[in-house]
Amino acid sequence: MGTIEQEIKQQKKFESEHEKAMVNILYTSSWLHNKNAARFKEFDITPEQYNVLRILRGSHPKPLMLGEVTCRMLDKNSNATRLVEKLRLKGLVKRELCPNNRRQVDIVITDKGLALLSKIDFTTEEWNASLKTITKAEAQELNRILDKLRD
Amino acid sequence: MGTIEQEIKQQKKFESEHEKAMVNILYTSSWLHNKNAARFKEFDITPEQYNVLRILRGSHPKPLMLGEVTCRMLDKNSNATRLVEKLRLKGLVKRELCPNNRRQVDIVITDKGLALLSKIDFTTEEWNASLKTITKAEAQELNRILDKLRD
DNA sequence: CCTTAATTGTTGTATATACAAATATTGTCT
DNA sequence: AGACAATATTTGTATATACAACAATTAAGG
Repeated sequence: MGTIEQEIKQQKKFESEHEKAMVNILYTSSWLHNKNAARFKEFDITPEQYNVLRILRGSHPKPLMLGEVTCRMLDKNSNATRLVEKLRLKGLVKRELCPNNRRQVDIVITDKGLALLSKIDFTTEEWNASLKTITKAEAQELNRILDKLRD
Repeated sequence: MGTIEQEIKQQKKFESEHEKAMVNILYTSSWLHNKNAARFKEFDITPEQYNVLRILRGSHPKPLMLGEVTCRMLDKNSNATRLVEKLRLKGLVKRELCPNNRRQVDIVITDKGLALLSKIDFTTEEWNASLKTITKAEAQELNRILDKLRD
């Protein structure tokens, strides 16, 4: 582990701090995603499926329609229909056709889904500890700069 | 655009700045990736293919074997064999079996590949301008914190 | 030499992303 | 009511990721 230049064995200097920051965000995101995938593997779900479950727990017991799940997802272009279907096959969510609007499909997390999230919650402490290489102040600064970047 | 909470319509507060930072990195990375994809679309390549071309230009005219391409890629788990094959079909790279080691495949960027990168370089100014919502000092701070996070 | 281990790359399968087209339903306007 | 637009979701296709199994070649040790 080290600077981003070392990680990707870059010979030349980056042209600017801004370009370096872009590469650094993409690289760090991939690194985080891989760590998350390893974390969820024993529970037989992917980071993306975990994200959907978290969204549904956030609104539980109120159901969310597919479109509402989509716009809360980290990756907006992803396809909620197919992710939800995978979760449904595992019994972690329910799909219900909405009676007042038959275009709409309501999605609810099941008890089994809630129980799985509870189990995962127990591993969160260890996970958080692994992010403690940066201080709380640095995390705040990181959040401020990332929000500003997307402005 | 706004804070990460607004973006993903999160009702509850994050449990910690660290957890929020993790979500923020993943979300911002997806945002950047989408912007990049749009930028490269007119040139008919994906961000991942662009990354491989950049790596090969970095070592040009010296060829790189597949393993060297892989370890320089932003996403290490990706599959360089198939990415390189797509680029080869477009005539942007060449594959050559290495005579002294027949396990090894040398990859070189072609003149056509170099020409494409040159064309894309012309759009880089506009691209960099779009990242200027943060200052150079903020970009440096961002790089420092991300490097520290992965330590 | 011959066997075994290490290196390098390819292929198969499941998952997810990106985008566009298709389908069904509801709302609106005249 | 009928035409047309808007909404909500599904489906198809191409791309990329994740991981494991496989094959070919080279290196190493007895």
